[in-house]
Amino acid sequence: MKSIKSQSKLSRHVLTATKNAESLIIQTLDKSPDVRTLKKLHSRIISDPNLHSDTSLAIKLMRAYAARGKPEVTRKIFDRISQRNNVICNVMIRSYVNNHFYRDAILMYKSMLASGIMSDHYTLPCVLKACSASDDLRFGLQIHCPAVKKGLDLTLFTGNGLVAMYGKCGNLEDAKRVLDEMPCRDIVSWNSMVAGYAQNGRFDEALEVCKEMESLGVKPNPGTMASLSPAVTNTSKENVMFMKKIFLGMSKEELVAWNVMIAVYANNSMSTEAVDLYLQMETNGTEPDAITIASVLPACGDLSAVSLGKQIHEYVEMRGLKPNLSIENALIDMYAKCGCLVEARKVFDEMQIKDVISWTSMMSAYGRSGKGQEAIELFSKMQDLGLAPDSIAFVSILSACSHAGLLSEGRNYYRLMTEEYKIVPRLEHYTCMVDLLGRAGRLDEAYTHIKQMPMEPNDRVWGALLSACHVYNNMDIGVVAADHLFQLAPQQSGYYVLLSNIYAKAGRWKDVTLIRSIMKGRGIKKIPGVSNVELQDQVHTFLAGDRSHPQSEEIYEELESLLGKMKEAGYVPKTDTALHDVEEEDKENHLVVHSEKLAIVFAIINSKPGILIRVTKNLRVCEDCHVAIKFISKIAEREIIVRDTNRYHHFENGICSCGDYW
DNA sequence: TTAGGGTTAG
Repeated sequence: MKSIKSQSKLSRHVLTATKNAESLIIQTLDKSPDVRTLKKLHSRIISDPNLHSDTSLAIKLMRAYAARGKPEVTRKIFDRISQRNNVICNVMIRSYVNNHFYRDAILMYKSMLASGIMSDHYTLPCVLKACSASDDLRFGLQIHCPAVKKGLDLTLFTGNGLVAMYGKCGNLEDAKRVLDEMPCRDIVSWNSMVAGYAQNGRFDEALEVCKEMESLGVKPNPGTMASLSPAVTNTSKENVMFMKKIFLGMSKEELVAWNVMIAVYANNSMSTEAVDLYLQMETNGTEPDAITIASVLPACGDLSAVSLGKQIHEYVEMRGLKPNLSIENALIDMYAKCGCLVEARKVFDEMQIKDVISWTSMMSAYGRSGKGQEAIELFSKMQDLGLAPDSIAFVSILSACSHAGLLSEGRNYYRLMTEEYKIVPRLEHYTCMVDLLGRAGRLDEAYTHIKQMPMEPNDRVWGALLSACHVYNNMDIGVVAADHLFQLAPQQSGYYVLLSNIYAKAGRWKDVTLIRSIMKGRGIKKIPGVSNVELQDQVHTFLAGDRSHPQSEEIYEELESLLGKMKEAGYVPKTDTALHDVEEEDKENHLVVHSEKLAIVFAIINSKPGILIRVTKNLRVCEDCHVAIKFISKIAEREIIVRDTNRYHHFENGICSCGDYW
């Protein structure tokens, strides 16, 4: 009797000890521990038979491993559980889905049914997610039937899953039918429908759904904005404004709302707005995350906002957001667009994992700076590593060759692409080839290349030909190219200016006047040249002939004195590129005040000797400015980087990185 | 009888 009593006392004691250990483990597991901690807990559980047989503990452990990206460990735990039920299977399926192992999720579901375990209202939403994520409409349809039989299609979560699955797979009518028949819906139901239309590029219908839900008193949330966003790239101003309206009506605590709105701006060439909103977000105290960063960096690059770009880079390091492919690729691109090749290369070299996009970004960084050889080296290294170049990688290497005048190399890459990699050339590749041949002076060949295109050439293709005609003073082909351009892009003033310059060089002033009257008749204005220069985090803007700057007088005085020194050193203004039909001296005056010259002189006055000057221009640098800046770089002893609409010129000690080839 | 759930942004 006595011994039985003490035995039960002992077992009670063991029981409470186990209970305590269990609750401690559960507490830790609920805090999403890292893999090391998880392994410790795991072995502790295995070593204790009482804990080991506890399925609810096993489930928590399974989820924790899956949350740390280890579904294979989750699976091992699952396999060791002998008494399986639907909950355990559901957790396993979910672990796969959360880690993008959709096929495994579906297989798991099948084997669950095969072993006689019933699916329930927890199983189906999850399997439906696996179907929609892997675009598996066939299996999705197979799930719909049993769902109907059990009446689950009318429940909230399964209904939402069905709407999302049909929407993602492009069966929008079925998605709408399910949504309409659902007896109770929530914001996720509506958002799923919105996402379906948006993912299939049907913005108007997505908007209709937004209006319908609003009329039923359901207010859009950040998820609605996120759902809409696939349809809001390169879209109309109205659509962007619609997004802005939703955004303004939303709580500013929501990170997703900020992220989507920034991305919408960035994806619609509204870089200034994207950057402004990012700064507002900072002021608002909302912490940016990896997605914010990946959206705002391209906008920084677009605006050549290096100092903001650098600040964001520092933030990335501080928050430990690296390694992250999207962010690192975006950093390379941002630095490249700002002309900071060294910084771009540093990010590139420090990457632990690089994909084709990383290599392509770095190659085009070199390409735009005229460093064709460096781009070629990277291309070979990428191939050596077994990474197959894709269509865009070829665009990048072809344009690098063209910017560096590497004609035969470019031809070889074109052959490699079409013959070995069997990549069908797209418009972009044709543009590159026409550009490559044209810059090398092979105008007839370039023209023949266009005539052989299997698709209709666009304005960029003809534009490449026209600018080559401009460089090589070829009026015959130039007129043909211009004819097409006036049809394809009648509002683009640049093409009229190019043709008119071709005429001007040939002294055909009557034709110049004719072009000008055509432009006038069509209401086309020449885009004024604008240059930006960054000084102490502030961007200063100059127009051609600008006298509005507070330091204007000083700038013009300095320019005058610089011009004297330049002429002494042998500078002769290249007046033949000026569009105007005026006397020589007047033409010279026109050229002197091109915006990039003003911006550079301003930077010289206001920065310490030796500081690098970075200018961004909205048009191509003209020949005269190019010569002049070479002289300035030597006389003022400054490195000057000028970014124009399609490349970089890095001037140093009287030489430009483009080797006068652009 | 307690475990487990849906949409979405680069």
